[in-house]
Amino acid sequence: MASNHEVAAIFREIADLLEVKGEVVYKYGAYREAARQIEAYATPVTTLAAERRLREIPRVGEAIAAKIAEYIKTGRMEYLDRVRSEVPPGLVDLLHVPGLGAKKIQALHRAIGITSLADLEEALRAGRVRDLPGMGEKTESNLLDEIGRLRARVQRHPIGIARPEAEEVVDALKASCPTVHAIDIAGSLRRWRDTIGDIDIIVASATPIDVLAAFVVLPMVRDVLAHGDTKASILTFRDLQIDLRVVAPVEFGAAILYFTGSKAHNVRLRALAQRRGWTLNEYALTEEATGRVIASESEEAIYHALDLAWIPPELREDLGEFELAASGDVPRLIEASDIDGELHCHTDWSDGHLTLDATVAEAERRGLRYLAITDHSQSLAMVRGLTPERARLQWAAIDAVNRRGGPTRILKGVELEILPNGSLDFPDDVLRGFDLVIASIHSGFRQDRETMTKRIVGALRNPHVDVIGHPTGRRVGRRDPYEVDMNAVLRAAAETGTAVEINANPERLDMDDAHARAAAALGVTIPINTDAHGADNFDLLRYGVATGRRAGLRPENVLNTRGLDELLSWLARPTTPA
DNA sequence: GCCGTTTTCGGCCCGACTGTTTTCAGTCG
Ligand SMILES: Nc1nc2c(ncn2[C@H]2C[C@H](O)[C@@H](COP(=O)(O)OP(=O)(O)OP(=O)(O)O)O2)c(=O)[nH]1
Ligand SMILES: [Mg+2]
Ligand SMILES: [Mg+2]
Ligand SMILES: [Zn+2]
Repeated sequence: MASNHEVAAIFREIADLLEVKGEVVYKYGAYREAARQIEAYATPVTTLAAERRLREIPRVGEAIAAKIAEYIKTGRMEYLDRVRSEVPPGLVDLLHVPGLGAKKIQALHRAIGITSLADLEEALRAGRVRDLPGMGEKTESNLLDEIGRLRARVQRHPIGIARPEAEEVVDALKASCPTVHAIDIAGSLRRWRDTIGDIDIIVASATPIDVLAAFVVLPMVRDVLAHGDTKASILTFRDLQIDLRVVAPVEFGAAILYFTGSKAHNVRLRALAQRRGWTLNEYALTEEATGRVIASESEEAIYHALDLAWIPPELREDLGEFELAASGDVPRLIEASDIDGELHCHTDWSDGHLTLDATVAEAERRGLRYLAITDHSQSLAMVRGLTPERARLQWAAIDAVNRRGGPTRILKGVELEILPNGSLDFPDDVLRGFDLVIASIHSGFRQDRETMTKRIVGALRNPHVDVIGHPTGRRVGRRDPYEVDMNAVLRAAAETGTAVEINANPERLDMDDAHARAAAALGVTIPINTDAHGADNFDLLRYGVATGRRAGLRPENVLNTRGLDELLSWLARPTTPA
């Protein structure tokens, strides 16, 4: 069945082919933008097609809607086949070489018959590229360097890798350059996307040249890719690209707005300015006729001048935020300080690093009002999952802790295996003894979509199951989600009142932003869980909160924003067996 | 190819860096 993801991939391929073919940017840009909107659209294209509603997806017009309908009906898209046949298959790969765009690729193809990366490398080594107009020896050596780097380079980095590195760079630059007036992380990191193409940092300074000079000699710099008067790009030893942009302090608002993006968000914002006879760039919002600066020092002033509410960075993807900001309906998004307790963690009773007491101490130190201890269950034998007998021993230990009357109430929880055959790892009479049951999948990932969906839906229909843990099993940048119909899972969860977590570990972030948004729209309650296995892991909360913000979640959508009493009454809620 | 608070046709965001160029095209942010 044609998924939105699959259809989006086709239009991205068409966009690449058209770009290489020499089509105008507005045409291949239209396919690329349509692909992005289709991928993000909550309703499946199959549903939309059946109801002739495809064109309600932004950037999907008559032509693209017809192509989607054709693909759903026949499993083929004639236009894709045609453009594929018009472009040598290896040519599109050249788009991934930094420094190569449509014009140069066409020149290489027409003039010296290049049709692949291998062709290009050979021509570069033979010095046959320098003869082309607009290219010289420097172009050749740069391209050879880039091709070399291409092999080793990871395409996108998990946020859990990029965020700490970015924070180190910010500190290092502040320390090494006293004229840094303001500094912030921008780009996809400020928007908290789950993967990061590069690190973008914005600085305000009266002496940009000095800041850039200090930047390109920081200890983490392996290569300097570009170095001008207002910006520079470097490659770190850990293979991350960092772009630094420096502006005057008075321009900081316009600059961080620009550098935070997304590109699509910027383009829409600038088009809005344009329509009023203004122009927006990274320096200011300006009246075109007079050159009068309307706003530049803060993001808020620029949004307000355009009759928009300030938009949180996490929402700046041109996926509906402009409509909210224009009507004053930007939600009050969940914040880390709204979180009252933790509902998913492990101790050394299974695969956690801390004892129960040390885990409790950490929770108390962090001011949590409650903490659910959710060690693994017996079938996860590798990590000494709890048998019913050991669970009862742990309950006694927890009772003892609670009798001390500390500030953090400890709940008896479990992360319960959903076994490959769909049954649960404990019988109901054992489950009854827990305060909180998270049901998760850690085995049998390769089942087909229908089996997997039934397996999860079956688990959440058990009245003792309170939460579904990391429901898609994905590992950011490492493992795709298993096959599962999340729409069906979320509908069932909404029906039974079962919660579905956002696992905050940056290697998981599962649910992701899009699933969490769909869950909230259905009224599903969402805990944001660190799944801590050690003391530091409680810090991972910020990644989960950011994912919730990207999903547009308000505090009331999130289970662990509730106070202890409210949480306890939720746990005691009447549940309806299926 | 998409779209409409001037338009159903004519625009579609705006600027920095590099290399090759003698005035700027191409690429990228
Ligand atoms: N106005 C405008 N701004 C752009 C354009 N391309 C990029 N930007 C801005 C918005 C981006 O968020 C910001 C940083 O660019 P990046 O290429 O690093 O993109 P971003 O960080 O959003 O995503 P990434 O994870 O790095 O792929 O620069 C553009 O074509 N026009
Ligand atoms: Mg970036
Ligand atoms: Mg960048
Ligand atoms: Zn788990």
